[in-house]
Amino acid sequence: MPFVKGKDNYLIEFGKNLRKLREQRGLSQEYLAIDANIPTNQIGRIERGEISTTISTLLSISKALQIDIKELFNF
Amino acid sequence: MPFVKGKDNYLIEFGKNLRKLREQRGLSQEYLAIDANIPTNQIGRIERGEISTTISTLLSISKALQIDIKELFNF
DNA sequence: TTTAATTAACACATATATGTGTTTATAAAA
DNA sequence: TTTTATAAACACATATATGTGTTAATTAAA
Repeated sequence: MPFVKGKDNYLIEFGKNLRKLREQRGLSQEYLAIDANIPTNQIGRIERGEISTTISTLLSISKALQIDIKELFNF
Repeated sequence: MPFVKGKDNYLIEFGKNLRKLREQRGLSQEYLAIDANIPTNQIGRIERGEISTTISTLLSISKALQIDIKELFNF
């Protein structure tokens, strides 16, 4: 089953949740990206549901947000 | 920070947890793989912590195990 | 021990995520 | 309006995950 950009609803919802968590903390994509030590536009791609990111990236983001990685899937 | 095979403790622990969940259900890697519609050796690579798999793969696996994706991070 | 089932460990091509950079769009503030 | 901050939308090279296949090692069963 080929990956079709922008068609995976789960990734869309996941991205919305990440955005919500980030905005709740008043952080810009850039700030979070720096904190998580990943590129800024990577945060955008994830939040828009464009990519299916990896466990390692999720771990970096959750650490920067100071939450358990499970919270990223709590939606 | 480059990915170094077999060095990421989180991935090792994640893999152990997946293996535990799979074995608790009496499923072989092959059976789970077929159910999740992914290659058999992919399950092995994840369980050994060799790769940092993606959200999409995690979702397929959790559906096959009939658990919430959060459970995969419950360790 | 012998067989069967399961898992590990390879190789290799392909798809996708990552990383870096630039440009455009949007929105808020001055 | 003009500036500033933020996010989106590109392009492109590189790294890594995925998918397919084969063979070796391990484990369980007969």
